[in-house]
Amino acid sequence: MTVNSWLTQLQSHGYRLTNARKAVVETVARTPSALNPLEVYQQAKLSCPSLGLVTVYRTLEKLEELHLIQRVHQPGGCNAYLPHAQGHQHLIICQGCGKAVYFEGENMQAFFEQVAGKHGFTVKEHWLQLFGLCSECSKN
Amino acid sequence: MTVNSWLTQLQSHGYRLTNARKAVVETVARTPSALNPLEVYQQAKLSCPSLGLVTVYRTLEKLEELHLIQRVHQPGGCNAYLPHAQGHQHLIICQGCGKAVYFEGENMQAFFEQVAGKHGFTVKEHWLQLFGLCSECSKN
DNA sequence: TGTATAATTGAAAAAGATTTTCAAAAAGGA
DNA sequence: TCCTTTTTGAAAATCTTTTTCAATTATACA
Repeated sequence: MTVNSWLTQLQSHGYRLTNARKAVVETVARTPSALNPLEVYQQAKLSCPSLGLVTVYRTLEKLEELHLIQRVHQPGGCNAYLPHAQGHQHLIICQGCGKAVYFEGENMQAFFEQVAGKHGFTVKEHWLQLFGLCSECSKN
Repeated sequence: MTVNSWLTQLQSHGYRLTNARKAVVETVARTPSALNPLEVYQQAKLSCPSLGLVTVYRTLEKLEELHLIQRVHQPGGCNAYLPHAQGHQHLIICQGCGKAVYFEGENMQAFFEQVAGKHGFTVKEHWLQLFGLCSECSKN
C-alpha cells in the first residue's frame, strides 16, 4: 500500500510521523487526479481537523524531495501533485475528470536525440504529456 | 520582421499602438529565450522608461490571446513567454542559456493515439518539451 | 491641423498564493 | 515518564498577478 510505504520513507529520512502528515499522505496517495495544495488541505482536513494549510505545503515539499510525488503541469496551473511513477514515465490526463494515468516512454529517447542533434542540442531531459478524455468521460 | 507583423495584428484587432506596447513587443520578439513578465518589464523599460509592470502583464495577455506568443513551462516556473511557432511545434530549451528552438512534431500523433487507446483515453492535445544544452553551452 | 472620445496608462490598492516567524504542542529516544 | 528536538498552526511577511481609477494618449473625424 502506497500510504504505508510513504510513511516509512518519511520516517527513515528522519521525519516524524504525525497526524497531519498521515492525512496529507493519504489524500495524495489515494486520489487518482492531481491535487493542488488547497485541494489537498480541504480533503486532508476531513481526517485531521486541526490541519493547517502551511503544513500541507511543508509536507508536499518533503514528499517531492523524496521523489514520492511529482508536480504536474497543466494548462490551468502547475501547482498540482501526483504520486511519482516508477522509472521514467509519461502522463495522460483526462480533461473531463482530471484522472491521470502514466504510460511508459517506449523508445523515444533515440528520436529525441536525433531531432535535438539537428539543432545542435544535447538532450538531458524531456517532458511528454497527453491531454484527452478517459473512457468514462468520453461517453458523455 | 516579427515586430511589425505583431503590431499590425494588434492594430487590426482594434488595439491601439502605443510606445508601451511597442517596447513590450520588441522585447519579446527579439529575445531568443523565454522571458517572464518581470524580465520583459526590465528589458522593455530601457526603451520606454515610463513603462509600468501592469502594462507588461496586459500586453502579454493580448499577445497570447492573438496567439502571437505562447506560455512556456519549465521546471523553474511556468510564467515565461516565447513567440508562438508556426503550426504545431515542440520545444527544445537550453538549460545553460535559456535559448529556445522549435522543432516539428513529425508523425507522433498516431503513436500517441495508440498509447492512449491502451488506457481507454482519446487524445485531444499533447505537450512535448526537451531540455538540454545548445551547441554553445555544451562547449563549457 | 485641431478636437472629441474612447482606449490605454501607471500608481496604488487588492487579491491570491506561498514562505517565514514564532511560541505552543507533540514525537520519540532515553 | 521525562527531555530534547521536531513539528505544528496562526499570524505576518513576501511575491506575483489583478483590479481600480484618475490622468494621459491614440486615433477617427471634422
